Amino acid sequence: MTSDTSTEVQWLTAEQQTQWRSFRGGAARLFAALEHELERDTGLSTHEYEVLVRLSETPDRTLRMAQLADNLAHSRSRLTHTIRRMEEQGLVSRVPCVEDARGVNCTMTEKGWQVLVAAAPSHVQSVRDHLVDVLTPEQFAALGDAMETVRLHLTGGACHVE
Amino acid sequence: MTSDTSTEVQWLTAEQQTQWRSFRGGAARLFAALEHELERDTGLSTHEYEVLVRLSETPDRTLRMAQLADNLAHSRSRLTHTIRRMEEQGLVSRVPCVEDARGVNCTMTEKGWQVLVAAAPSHVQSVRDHLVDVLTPEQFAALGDAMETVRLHLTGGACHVE
DNA sequence: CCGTGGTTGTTGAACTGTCAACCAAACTGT
DNA sequence: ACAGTTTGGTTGACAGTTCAACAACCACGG
Repeated sequence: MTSDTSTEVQWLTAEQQTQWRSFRGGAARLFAALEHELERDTGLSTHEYEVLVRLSETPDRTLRMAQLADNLAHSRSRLTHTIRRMEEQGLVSRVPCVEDARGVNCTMTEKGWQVLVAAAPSHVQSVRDHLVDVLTPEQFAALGDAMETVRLHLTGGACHVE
Repeated sequence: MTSDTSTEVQWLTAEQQTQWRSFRGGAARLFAALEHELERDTGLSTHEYEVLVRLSETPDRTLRMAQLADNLAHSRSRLTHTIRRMEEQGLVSRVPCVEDARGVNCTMTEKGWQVLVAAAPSHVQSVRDHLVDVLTPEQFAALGDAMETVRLHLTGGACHVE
């Protein structure tokens, strides 16, 4: 779309549009490449990988479903489906929560841990190859800062990432 | 594979990890928000919107399926499905290509044009609200530059247009 | 010509994510 | 104590994506 001075819409400048497209296109291709390489090398999707990462960072490798969903910015139902599939693969297990009988605790199994440990080096290398090592440290830091600002703004600053 | 001084994995520093997570999390939430708002306000998915944008930028509002797929970084089959659905909605039409009997030209209909014109202001505003106006011009420019570098690296510098 | 190989685009099955409906348990106020 | 509301999580139907197989066509070298 080209800018149109006859409307009240505040269009993007040509420069902003180029930058926006670079961002969208670059991010889409980057995430697609990472997804593809992780799947190829380890059989995990990035979503499954992220689930394992989050669980691995808690003392008892356990999280409530809702916390996991919030952390990953996934819908509850999406997480339910994902966890069910991962449970079938033996990567995680679900146990009812004692303190809150509505709740469900999701725990990483030993197999899940081993799968994560085996997958991590390859994935980290992918992130390096396609993102971190392609940019200067300053560029990469700017990327992180900017997107953190975006995230805080989107979540009303109320999101704690743990 | 990069040449490494040892067989050990080169992990990300704590700082890099934070930045990477901010980037991934922020981008995921941003794209999800834009998708949701576009769908809510116009009934279009971002993929359909992008198809219409690309078509609108050619002189005759027409592109070959393969060019469209490359432009959007979508698989051929994905594009075929998307275009079939859009054709059912009357947004685009497909006609066999004269120069190359294998090919198919995808053209925007008048309805498609009107839908795009009606959708664009709302979408641009969303992009402003959640991204452009949240950052300084320098931050936003840095984002675009960095992701353009990433994109060029991923596509071997062989990707044109945009 | 013919055959081989590469390109273009489509198809259908399997998989993944979305959405709305739903149940059960926990809180809330009277 | 108890109806009404909120929260945690699941389910099933539906929509969109992926993947492999396929058909049709071009291009090029015998």
